Amino acid sequence: MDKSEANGGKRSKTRIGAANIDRILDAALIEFAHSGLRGTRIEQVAEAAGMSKTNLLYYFRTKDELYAAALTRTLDIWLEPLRELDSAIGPAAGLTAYIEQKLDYSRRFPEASRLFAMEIMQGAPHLKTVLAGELADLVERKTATIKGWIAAGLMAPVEPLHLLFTIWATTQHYADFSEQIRTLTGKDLTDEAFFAQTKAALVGMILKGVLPRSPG
Amino acid sequence: MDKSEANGGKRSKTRIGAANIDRILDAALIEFAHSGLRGTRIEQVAEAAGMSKTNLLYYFRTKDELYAAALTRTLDIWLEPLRELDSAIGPAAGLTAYIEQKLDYSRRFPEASRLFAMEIMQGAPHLKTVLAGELADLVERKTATIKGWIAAGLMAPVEPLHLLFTIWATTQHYADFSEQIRTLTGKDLTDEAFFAQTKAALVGMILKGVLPRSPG
Amino acid sequence: MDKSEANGGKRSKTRIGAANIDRILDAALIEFAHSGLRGTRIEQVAEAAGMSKTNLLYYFRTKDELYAAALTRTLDIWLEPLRELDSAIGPAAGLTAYIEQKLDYSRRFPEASRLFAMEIMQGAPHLKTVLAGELADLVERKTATIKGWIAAGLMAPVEPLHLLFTIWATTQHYADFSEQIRTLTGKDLTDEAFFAQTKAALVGMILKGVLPRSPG
Amino acid sequence: MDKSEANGGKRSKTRIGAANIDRILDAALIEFAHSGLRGTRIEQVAEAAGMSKTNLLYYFRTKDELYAAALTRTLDIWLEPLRELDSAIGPAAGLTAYIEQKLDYSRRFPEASRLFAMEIMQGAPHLKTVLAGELADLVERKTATIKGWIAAGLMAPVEPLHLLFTIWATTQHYADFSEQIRTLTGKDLTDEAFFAQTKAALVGMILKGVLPRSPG
DNA sequence: TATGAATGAGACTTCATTCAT
DNA sequence: TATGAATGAAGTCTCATTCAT
Repeated sequence: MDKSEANGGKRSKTRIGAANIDRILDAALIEFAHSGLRGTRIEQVAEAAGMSKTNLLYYFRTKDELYAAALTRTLDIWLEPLRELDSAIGPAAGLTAYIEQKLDYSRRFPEASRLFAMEIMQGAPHLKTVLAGELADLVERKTATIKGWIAAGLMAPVEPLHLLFTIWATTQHYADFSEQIRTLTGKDLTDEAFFAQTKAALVGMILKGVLPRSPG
Repeated sequence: MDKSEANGGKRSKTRIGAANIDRILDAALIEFAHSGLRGTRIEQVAEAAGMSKTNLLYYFRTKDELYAAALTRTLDIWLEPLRELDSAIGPAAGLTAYIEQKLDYSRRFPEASRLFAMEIMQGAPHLKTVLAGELADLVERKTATIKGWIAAGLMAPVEPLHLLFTIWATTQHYADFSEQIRTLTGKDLTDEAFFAQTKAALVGMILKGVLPRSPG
Repeated sequence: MDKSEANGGKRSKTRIGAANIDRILDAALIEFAHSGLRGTRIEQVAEAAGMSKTNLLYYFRTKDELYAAALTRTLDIWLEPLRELDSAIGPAAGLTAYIEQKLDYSRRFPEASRLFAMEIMQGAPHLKTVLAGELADLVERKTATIKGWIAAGLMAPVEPLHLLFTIWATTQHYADFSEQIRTLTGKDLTDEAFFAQTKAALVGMILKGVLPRSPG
Repeated sequence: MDKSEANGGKRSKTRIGAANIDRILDAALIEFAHSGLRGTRIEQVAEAAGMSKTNLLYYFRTKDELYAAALTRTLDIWLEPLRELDSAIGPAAGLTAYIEQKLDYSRRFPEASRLFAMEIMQGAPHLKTVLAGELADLVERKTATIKGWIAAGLMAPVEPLHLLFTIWATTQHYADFSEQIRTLTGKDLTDEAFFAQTKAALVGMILKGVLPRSPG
């Protein structure tokens, strides 16, 4: 997932153009994630990208176009881990790896996580079709994987979708609600020890639950 | 958590004033949750509350004041379930009740959940002090409860904060990401059966995990 | 010049009404003098008068009506000293008395002076007819007096109007520009010594000039 | 005192920008002087400057910024004559020249005089620091000059500050109260004869007074 | 006489976007 | 590619005034 890929057909014939587009999208992600579509001013993005507003508009003709481009990148980041969920290695290793990777993404791309979250919370106006298409397809394949594991007796008969939702919710929470988490723990995922502790805690809870194993 | 209480010193000397303030705050919650602070127009709230923009501004002098009032209400809703987490009944019943009640709140007040989430994701500019004060205090008391259960051998030695985060994340997810959930399942928490199923799934996963109990 | 007289036919049948009207006009004078017609809010006057905006509007139906009333009072104050300029006592005593009384009015009614000044500076939209009528008549009579003195060889042949303008300008200056004067001298007319000093200085300059008498 | 200088760091990188700023400030001076800060609409200034309101706001982001810029120019105009008061030529010629130049400024920049007056009368909120700094310094130097003349027996022992106030008051009066003056005389300083007559009258009164020279 | 509620006409300001160079 | 200039539509907020009690 190299971020300099997704230049969706933009004006980038020259090297400098491509570089500018990357700088813009980096800035846009941060600003949109922080203030939302309406709350972000184009000038603010331009400033963060180190260029004039007018020049930014040379690359992205409208605010919506810019937002859409930033969002597309975000979605790529969001989908990546799920794609790698592999049926071959079984639920214990497979889910552990998935949780760990999702959490790693929350650490590395917290703004992407937040931008995605805000978009969904506002009714996903720009993402509806992708959710119903690409995401739904992918999810269907992965739930089949999980169902296979259940059928093989490798895990408890949980509803696969709820499992996915739980993994998404918990791992993303550490990016999306980092402010709250920082207030209560004094740490966030950028802290190595806290990251490791969180990883262990989530894997433990989701795989084994919080109640004692031995009866009582 | 009766919503008609929080008239924090507003112009509500008469009955009609208090009623208007309630209508305004109801509308404000919905609109702000949907479009954010910047994205919501005052007129939009006024219309939803069935009054003129100017009349709304008679009660709340600025948009920020209105937003702050709506947010305060939201926070009350958010904190309520946690306050009821009771040490006496033990982890199995206690956590089950807490999860169920949080989920019930997600069903009944999805907009409040979303508004709270958006505020936190933007860095909690209006809520920071409350988070560090009231919330931190409450959380400290409740983590003590959980630690007590662990010390008594009633539950596995999980880090209490991560447990709370997990419960918050999962239950709120069904409100905050309802659009995505609706796209993938065709349902949301307003569907009785789906609500029951979700409740069971979350309680099951968090209490017992997803791996089979008997080493299988 | 008792200020409780000029209630120009206002609703003041009761004692309390008359008292309110006085309080309002006192406040209006101060506020209008400080911020001008447009710059003054009705509520500001009401507050200064210790009543609600709506109640003030019971006495003066519009802002303009209130302004006109305050201005009329002001004009009375302004004209008073000139009326007393007396031909019988000759220029030395007469002009001295006039200057002293004008300066005394600047000390006692600085807001009235300022309100009058602002109104004139903006083109006297509310005062034009009075200026051209009442004031012009009065001025004509007084310039005749001065001309008489000149004809009698009692004073130098100065243009009477310029003399009046000079007296008005200098005496009013100490009220209107009191801020500047306070900055440069640390004092204003409320300081007894400064008042006396100013009086002597003005009388001296206007009557005798600043150059040495004996052919220097 | 060339008015096209004071572009205090504004957006004026191009020639067109500088020209626009000048046109705006010219218009602003007139409008503010006539209607005050609150009473003047931005659109009104824009119209007078021959551009759209939004374009004006491109150069001056707020009304206050525009007002401050106009006021600064005004102050420059106001201070100019005083700077030229010269000790070398003695009181008769020096004061005559000063009075004449002040009066000339009243004729050429009546709006600047009025704007300055209104600002002072409202308590000089935007000018306080400049008055206490630049103006106070300048005044101190000039009063020293006058004191020197008095010590040399070249003029009567008047308090220099009162002399300055008298000159300011009288000369500015013909600009600030021109409406009243026009009502009473039918003329103003734009009338050549009236200007000359006024000049002579003021110089005469201030230098020699109104009482007869011979045996007083 | 007094006040809370309601309104409409403004006025300021922001901001995405277009134009011209 | 880049930027200064210009604009129009929108949105917030103010304030005199009216209504109802």
